Amino acid sequence: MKQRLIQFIQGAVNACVEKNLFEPVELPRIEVEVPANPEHGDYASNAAMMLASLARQNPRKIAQMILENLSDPEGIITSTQIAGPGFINFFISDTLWRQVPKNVLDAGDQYGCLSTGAGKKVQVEFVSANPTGPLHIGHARGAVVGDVLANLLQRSGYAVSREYYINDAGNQMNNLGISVLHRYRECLGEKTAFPETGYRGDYIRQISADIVKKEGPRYLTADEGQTVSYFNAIAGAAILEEIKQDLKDFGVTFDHYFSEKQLYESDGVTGLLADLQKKGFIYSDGETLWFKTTDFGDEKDRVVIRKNGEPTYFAADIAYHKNKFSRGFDLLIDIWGADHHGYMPRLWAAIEALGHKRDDLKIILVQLVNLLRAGEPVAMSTRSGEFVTLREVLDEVGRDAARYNFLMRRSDSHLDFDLEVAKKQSNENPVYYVQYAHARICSIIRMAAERGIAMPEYRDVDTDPLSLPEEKALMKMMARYPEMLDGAAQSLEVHRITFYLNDLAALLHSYYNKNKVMTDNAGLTSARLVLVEAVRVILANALGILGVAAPEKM
RNA sequence: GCGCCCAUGGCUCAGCUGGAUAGAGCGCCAGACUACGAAUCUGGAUGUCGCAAGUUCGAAUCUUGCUGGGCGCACCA
Repeated sequence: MKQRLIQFIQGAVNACVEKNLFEPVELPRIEVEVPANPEHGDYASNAAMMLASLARQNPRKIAQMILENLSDPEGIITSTQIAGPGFINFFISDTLWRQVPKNVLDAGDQYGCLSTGAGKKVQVEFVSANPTGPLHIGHARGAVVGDVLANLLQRSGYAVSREYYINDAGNQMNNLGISVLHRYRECLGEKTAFPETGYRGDYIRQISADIVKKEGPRYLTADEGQTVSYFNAIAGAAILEEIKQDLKDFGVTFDHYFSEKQLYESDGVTGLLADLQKKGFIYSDGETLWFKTTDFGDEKDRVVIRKNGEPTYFAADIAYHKNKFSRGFDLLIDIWGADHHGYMPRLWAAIEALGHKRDDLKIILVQLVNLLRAGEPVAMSTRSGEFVTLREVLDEVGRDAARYNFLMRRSDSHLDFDLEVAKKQSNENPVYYVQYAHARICSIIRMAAERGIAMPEYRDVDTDPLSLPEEKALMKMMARYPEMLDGAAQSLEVHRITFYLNDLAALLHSYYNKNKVMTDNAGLTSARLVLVEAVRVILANALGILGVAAPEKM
């Protein structure tokens, strides 16, 4: 709808230019939006005001000219007005709104699927926690945001691939191996001084005990270096399996798991560095290799090969992103914890050095989660082993409530997650508000069937009886659904879906409380059944994108 | 010290990429089930959009400077 109006306006402006009513100007981006105040029409545009300064004419006069040259062949506009400084307000024919429920049902679960993505290949990389311990609540937010964003982009016509980068190389993994070795020795009765930087969670003991059971005490005397790397491989694999299972139960799955270790083994790192050195992006100070990230706006150059000869995480990350591009993705999206924001200029520098545009990589920062229980903060620390795991949250509050709670705010704003509130099945918990709207509609349809009123074939139903303001409000809201999805996809802001759902559910609940769907009038009843069924389809559709269930009963 | 992010009713947050009278939820007050599900609805009170300038037809939104909070500033990941 919005698009059609934009086209109308563009046509009118072109017509004006042809008639030399005003200077041929570069057409600014025309905005059409839904005014807050319904008296200002169903849609309003600021086109005249945008043109005013360029064409050096009075905006109201321009608005007048636009309207005079506006062609509306199908007659969807019932009236227009010029208001305020030069807004053009459009009133759309009610018969058009009354087609909306049918349009929704025509498209079914495809309603709102767009083609903006035009098949472009997008990769979303998220979670990517190193396998040194189970996922905790902090990872959960990034997991949901990434998953939902991937769903959304898929809906918008992108070819989406979800990837988990396994940081299975480097110090942290070494640390893991050492931690396992200590617990292994303890398990066999030796006294050890557990290292400061070790991982203290109980899961380490479990892994060590398993090794003892399977392989006995032979590693007490084996070469320590080899044992540590063997242990961290075993532990890493075991923990990764657990992570995958937790994510699966959380409704998050990946198309690819990409191993950092394999990046090294396939020589993806050193070869690339040599290449970049030839191009002059990398220099040596005799002991270490530096990447000239300052050439691309970073505040200082960054080390890629350490004094001890080992590549840094950054070096591997350059290779990783090069690898991503080489797989043919048109757009990369990385989802990071907000505490990594300082890393962005470095990676962008690398992207540009690799010959890509900075915009080819979008980085979404997800703020850390403040975990609370009944208002009291819960301490979190991976190393000490004191943390609330994703598994525990799933068991305690459930998947739907957990996911929905993470989607209620912009991802770059702080989020308080209160376990007590999230598990309450009450009005403090917005997920039920939306699910209830869905269940309620299902209940109406069930009840109708019991009374012998089958869900009518919507194509045969006359929706003209839908004349109440609340009905129009519902239909207008439904017409906005594709526009909302498009905005969310373009801005990569998944929380918009949650807010939309809340608004739609509110209209439905309000309508329900005021009006009966089933009336004495068969025609009206049919029309209303079609209306609420269309609402149900959108609720289910949007909840599907969020990965939250749309229950028929609660 | 430098950099990034945030600041909107008592609380938690939206605000559609600069639009018309700034909105929800929670909490508070008063109401609605002989009705398709009260996990719902209806009505009411609450604002110097942190402060101060600037940009223009128009600013919560963009610029700059302050104030206050979070996070970064590794040859960790």
